[in-house]
Amino acid sequence: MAKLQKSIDKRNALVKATIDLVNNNGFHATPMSKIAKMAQVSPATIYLYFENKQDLVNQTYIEVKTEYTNYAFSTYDESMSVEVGFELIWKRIADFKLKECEYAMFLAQCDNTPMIDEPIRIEGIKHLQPLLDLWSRGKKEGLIKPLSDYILYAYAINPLSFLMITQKRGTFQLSESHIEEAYQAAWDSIKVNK
Amino acid sequence: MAKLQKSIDKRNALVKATIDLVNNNGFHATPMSKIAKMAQVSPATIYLYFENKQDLVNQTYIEVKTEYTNYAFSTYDESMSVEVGFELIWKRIADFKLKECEYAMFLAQCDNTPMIDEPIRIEGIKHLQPLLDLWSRGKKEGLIKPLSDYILYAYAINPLSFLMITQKRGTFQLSESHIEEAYQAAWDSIKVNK
DNA sequence: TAACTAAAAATGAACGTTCATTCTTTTTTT
DNA sequence: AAAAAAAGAATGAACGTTCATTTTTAGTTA
Repeated sequence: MAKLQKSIDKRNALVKATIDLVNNNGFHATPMSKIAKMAQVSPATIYLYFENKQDLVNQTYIEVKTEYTNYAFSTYDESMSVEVGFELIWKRIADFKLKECEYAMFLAQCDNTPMIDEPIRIEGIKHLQPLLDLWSRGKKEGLIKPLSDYILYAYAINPLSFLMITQKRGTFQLSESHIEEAYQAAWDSIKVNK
Repeated sequence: MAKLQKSIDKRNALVKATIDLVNNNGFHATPMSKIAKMAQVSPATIYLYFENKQDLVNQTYIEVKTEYTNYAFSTYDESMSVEVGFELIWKRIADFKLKECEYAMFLAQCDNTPMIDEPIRIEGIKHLQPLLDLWSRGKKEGLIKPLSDYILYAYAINPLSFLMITQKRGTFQLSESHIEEAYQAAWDSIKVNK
């Protein structure tokens, strides 16, 4: 009697191939056959790890989103001041989006198309809670404008996605000093003007 | 001898159907047959107006992008002050993204995936020139931070895309006062702090 | 340790379907 | 009546998925 022990490496290779191909060709031009080939696996093998193509991209999305938020919050704890905490989280996110831009691009594509099942996308949003809590604290302390979380996110975090994409497309080279400028713009947009 | 006079209505119906279906199902789940059905046209007829599917989405993209920028700049002229001009353009863009959100969603999807041919996407960017000129003027006058256009765009304009999408998904209801707050955040992020 | 075995894992080929596109014919226009 | 526009049916290729089979794995026996 053998044990259930499908290779985690193979699963990872499939997820990685999915990200790579979807990034470069889009979901519509990423057939299962190509994913299998890139992962060095038979097409049939994919179905041992995933129910179908939709399940494959759903799981890939959740996995990447989790990696993203884990990275964002791994050096933060709630005892930090609002300013310090925000700068720390913001810079971790910037770091992730620029260094792991394959992951970030994949998320951007998922978040701007109907390729992910809606319940899965909504689940992915929950991971941001620590940031929302930080903002709530900042508003109470009169440091952060009393705006909806969506607006705060739109100005403080989302611009990084745009910059990452232009960077990836080669249109624009982001340097360290640009990161500092971007951070300043982010903070200026949400901080209370004294 | 007949005149070449393909119906502009039919072409428009095809473009509209493309936007609608791509918005709701994604490019990967938008077959020509469905586009034809929604436009009340035979699949073969599409090929009288467009070379192929790629050409159809390319042309749709350019058309929507043109409509977008025309709307954005239609009330602006270069004799305006930087502050007034920026507020005017910004609010026109906000208007467009929220009122014509079918168009705006389609653009967001195109700009975040490889579904549009790269040369076509690049052509679409040129339409923003008046805004870049305004910023250049603002920088010279010391009103706008001396940042790269990409960073300015990321903070001043792009957040509207994020807000439009959350609004469209029903996650968040944007009111008039939110628009005013968002405008303030946009301006705060790019204006020089005195 | 070496041979055996049964279940799990993996495969390549095959299936039925769907797709983009084209072909042939009909309808409309002038 | 002639040419353009439009149509429906047809085509071949490509797709997601499944099937029948082989290979690998790991526990058991000798």
